[in-house]
Amino acid sequence: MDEQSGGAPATPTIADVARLAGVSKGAVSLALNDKPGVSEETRQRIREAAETLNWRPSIHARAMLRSRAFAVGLVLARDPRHLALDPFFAGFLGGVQTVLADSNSVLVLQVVGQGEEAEAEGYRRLARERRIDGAFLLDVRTDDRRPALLRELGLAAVAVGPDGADYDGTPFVGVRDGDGIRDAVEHLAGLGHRRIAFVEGAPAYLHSASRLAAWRDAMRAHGLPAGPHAAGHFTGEGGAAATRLLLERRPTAIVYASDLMAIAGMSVAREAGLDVPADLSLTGFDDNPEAAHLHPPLTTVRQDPVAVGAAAAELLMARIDGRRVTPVSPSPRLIVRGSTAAPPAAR
Amino acid sequence: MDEQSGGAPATPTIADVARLAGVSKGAVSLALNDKPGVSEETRQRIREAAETLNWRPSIHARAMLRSRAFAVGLVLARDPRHLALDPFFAGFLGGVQTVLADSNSVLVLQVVGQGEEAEAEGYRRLARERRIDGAFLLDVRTDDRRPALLRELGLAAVAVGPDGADYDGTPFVGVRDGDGIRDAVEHLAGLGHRRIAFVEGAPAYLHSASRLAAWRDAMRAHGLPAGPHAAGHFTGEGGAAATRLLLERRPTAIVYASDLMAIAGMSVAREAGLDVPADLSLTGFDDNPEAAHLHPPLTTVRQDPVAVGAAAAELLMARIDGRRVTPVSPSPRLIVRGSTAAPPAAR
DNA sequence: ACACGGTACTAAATGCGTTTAGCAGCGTAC
DNA sequence: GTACGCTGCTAAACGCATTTAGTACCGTGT
Repeated sequence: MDEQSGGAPATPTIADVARLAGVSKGAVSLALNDKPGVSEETRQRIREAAETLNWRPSIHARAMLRSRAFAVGLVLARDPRHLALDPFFAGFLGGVQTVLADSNSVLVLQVVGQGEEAEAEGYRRLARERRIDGAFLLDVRTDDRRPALLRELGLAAVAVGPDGADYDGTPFVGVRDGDGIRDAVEHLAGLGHRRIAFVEGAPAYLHSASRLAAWRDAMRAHGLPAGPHAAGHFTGEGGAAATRLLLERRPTAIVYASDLMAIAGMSVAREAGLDVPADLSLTGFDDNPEAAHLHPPLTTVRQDPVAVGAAAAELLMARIDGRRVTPVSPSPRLIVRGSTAAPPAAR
Repeated sequence: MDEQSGGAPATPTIADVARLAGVSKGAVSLALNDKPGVSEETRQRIREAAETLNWRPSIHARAMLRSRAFAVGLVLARDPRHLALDPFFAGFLGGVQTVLADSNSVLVLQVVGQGEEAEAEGYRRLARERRIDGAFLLDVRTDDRRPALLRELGLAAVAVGPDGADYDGTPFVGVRDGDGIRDAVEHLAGLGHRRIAFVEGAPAYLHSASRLAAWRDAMRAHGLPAGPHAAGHFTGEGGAAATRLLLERRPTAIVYASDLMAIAGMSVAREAGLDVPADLSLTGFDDNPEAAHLHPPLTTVRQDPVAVGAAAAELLMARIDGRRVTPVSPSPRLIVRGSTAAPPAAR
């Protein structure tokens, strides 16, 4: 069997448009970019020709002279299975896209193995090949070397992470994780809980550290002693192990830094013979699609990842174009469901 | 405060390398692409110069002459929240990346609003701007118009979906979803179940239809009457509603086309006073990170999305380069956990 | 008649890596 | 000495959209 004939219709170039309209290439460029120097009559004729041929300028040719790639990058150094469980990421991408669509840029995504060096190499490659004009920084760590790297590579950058953290000079869109944790603690304290434990994520990440700090602050603000806490590393296993550890300290409530850990914790509690929420209240973070459909449904913190993505993209495009915009910090919202209730009456 | 001076270090071009090595641009190109016409001595000198300057050819310049973009595209017309819950997708991206890294191509990701037209426009834009050489097709629907569109756009394409389905001539990497469902039914039948219901996803998608068909076939193969089934649309709400509907028919087991639906179903069953697995066995599909940490942990089907992604990328790159490879169809695996058991003794 | 301005366009340069044609220099054959 | 081939390199063209410099043509003023 032979290849289907007809095959790829050669994509038209500006020369084809010029020929069809009976003008020079220069005139086409001027006409379609709304620049002066072409009569309205000719401009219209050129527009029609371009329309007929369905012509769009090749970004490669454009990129050559403007030294702009018309693309931005995102490098993810995550274990794919870890990436999977993050509804934030998906929403973020959606938000980014709404902004990119208007600015004629696209998103280049690179998933690399875990490890700082692999991640750095990902950005380096994109930069040296002139594939991107700027990049997003997600999952920022304490002492993250990427801000410096991107500066060195001459790339515009925008970090996404907790409000008020240190991004080494890189502009950032602040996510107010802390507010969500604070709301959760307030909610529990309001129900009468006093021994509220905390399961943090992976201490190396800023968004993990900031959630832990928020829990501490909120406890203090309510005059409660900061109870026990343990790291769950944002995984199911970690969340379960941390919960087993914390249950020995007899808390009446546990605040988790992620839904997955909370879900694992819920199972551990039930195995230990505890009823949720009668004996133990639990709160998660992220509002995974599963959260609302558990038994009992999980009280959790919902972020607005689409808004965060849009804000980050807005800021990044502004940096690239040399414009200035004031970044926003979307706030998360506590979704109260059935996994939280008043603590067992003091016995 | 002024901009930090020093600023962007101008990215070196091939001319810089040539100057440093004391040769012409042509010689550099020949040397670094391992083509004859340069002495080994000079070649080495050029290599060192390129290394020193940390030079990499600009893809834009390359793209101009080869009329290759050195990028492939993926357009997703999904609700961001729906995307979030799909561990398949994340693994897929990871697998794609392993292959792309070797072939000097990158992945351009576009998330568009739902709707066929938005999706088509996404591919059209990427193609006309010469941004991509090929594209992946995910979430293929019955009567999907994208294979025809991509052919018309002159793009190489690879579809990902159930083995043996009709992709309108587009080469595909077959995922053997059906095998997973069959294994689940066999597992349940082996435990003694006879009334096994099924919650399908969204009928418009091939991978949904194929899972439904697999359930029917497996039931027949075991001499069982195809029990009731209902659509859950791959959402939590849908899974819960479908479960309520099916429970009226008193099944002893329900097979779900996704974990999320199974999780929602488990809550519904428990609210109805049923014990899982004593009164009702449940199986999911996907092996979400949560699945292992539920109470009881969910018996489910685990795919190997990384292998699928790698296979799809391999096939796509081969199409682009005009090579031929024989595509593989990775098989899923049933993970037996605590949500399945023998049916309640025939009363 | 010629200078001056403005308009509407064209020709040509530009960016950057690859490729092809061309050329210098050397050795060999006759 | 010329013809021929080979090696090792250079110069130049190419692809494509944008931009700048340049030109033709018209009308106006003197």
